[in-house]
Amino acid sequence: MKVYKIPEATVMRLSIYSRHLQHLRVEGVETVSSEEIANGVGVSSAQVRKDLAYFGEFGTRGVGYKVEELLGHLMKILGLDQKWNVIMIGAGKLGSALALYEGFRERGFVICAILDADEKKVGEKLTDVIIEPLGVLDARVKEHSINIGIVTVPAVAAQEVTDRLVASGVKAILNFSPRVLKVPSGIVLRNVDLSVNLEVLSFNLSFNR
Amino acid sequence: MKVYKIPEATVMRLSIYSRHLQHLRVEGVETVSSEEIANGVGVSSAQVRKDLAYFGEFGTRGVGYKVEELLGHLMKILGLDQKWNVIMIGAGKLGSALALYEGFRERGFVICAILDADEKKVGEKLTDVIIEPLGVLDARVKEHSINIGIVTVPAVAAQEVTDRLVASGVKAILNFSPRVLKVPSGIVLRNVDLSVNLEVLSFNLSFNR
DNA sequence: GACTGTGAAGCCATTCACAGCT
DNA sequence: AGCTGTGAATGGCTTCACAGTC
Repeated sequence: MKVYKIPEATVMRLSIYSRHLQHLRVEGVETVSSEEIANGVGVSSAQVRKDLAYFGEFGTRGVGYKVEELLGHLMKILGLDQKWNVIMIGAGKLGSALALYEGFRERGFVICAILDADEKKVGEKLTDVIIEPLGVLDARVKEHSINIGIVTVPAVAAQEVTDRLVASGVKAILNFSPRVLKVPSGIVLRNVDLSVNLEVLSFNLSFNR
Repeated sequence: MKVYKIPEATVMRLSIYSRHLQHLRVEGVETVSSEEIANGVGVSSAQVRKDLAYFGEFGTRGVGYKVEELLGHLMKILGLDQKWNVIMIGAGKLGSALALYEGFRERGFVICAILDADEKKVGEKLTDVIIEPLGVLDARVKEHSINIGIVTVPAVAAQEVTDRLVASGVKAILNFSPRVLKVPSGIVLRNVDLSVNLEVLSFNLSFNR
């Protein structure tokens, strides 16, 4: 199977499969079928096999997949066989929380610089990182070879901050601000819009009932 | 156009359109075309018109849409013409931050109870809400007519907490824990997986370069 | 017998393109 | 002339179903 374009939905599921496999490994499971993975994460077994097929043949017919081995492949595919240095811009409520959140580090993402435009915040400490002013952006990106930026500034500042991240050489941006951002092609951008998610819920509760 | 099943992607975009319209309103814009909305939020104009068409005819041919009016329709559709009381389970790093985050309240979601299993956290205050033990779940849900729950507990506790939310009568759940949850049909569930989003970035940075 | 890997079919969302209004 | 609303065409993801392998 030769494919050059991988559906984004597939990538997201691979991430979920990989975490489920970690869970299975902790429980001492050594071999798993696509059906079992599927049940564990709430998709169809055909979906699991199709997703994996984009990247190779990892299983054994009649048997299934070796948990340890498949997990290794997935971590490699997702780029999690290395650590990623991350810079965060915006140390407000959301930014501070995300900086303190252990989930990122557990998967190899190390927040090694946190910047904020607010002078009152500069100097404060989150985990072991001191909040610094925006001026040091270029320096920190170079110093830590940072590829990934997380934007948690208010909507009005989001585009400007993004432009500065791109200018400093950051290649991928995770945007938590409720604003649609423009980035040059070649820069990877993802938006996590917390309100949108709640609103999908309220829509479903309101509509058709 | 008679449709009973609305694509989830459409609902998410409606939420984004509505925020863009709020933005336009603040800027004093009175009329807007599908093309202008499209440029503002990064989709095609056909997409905008198709999304709106699921719910009615809101524009004027040759002219466009009245910002104020369309915004009103969208807020109604999304269920944002009312306030929603929300209960949050888990007052760890992420939970506390989300509770403090103003973005939810701005869109009408009021976190009016925060519970945590950890006795050490009980009694602490986040905004004006005091963290309480899990035992008061049923009481709070009834008391505030809560329909929506936010789960920010560690993965191991997520399913149990979800079951309790469902049992207490909550109809929609926003899950921030990195675990796939099972809920009875009829319960609306959405997952916001923060790590998955970062991993889509690392995948894109690693794969094919 | 069990389970993977995969072409084909089915389904759903997006884009096209134009008729219909203003 | 300009822009919406929408059936038809397209494209892409998911499911089906089964050949291939252990």
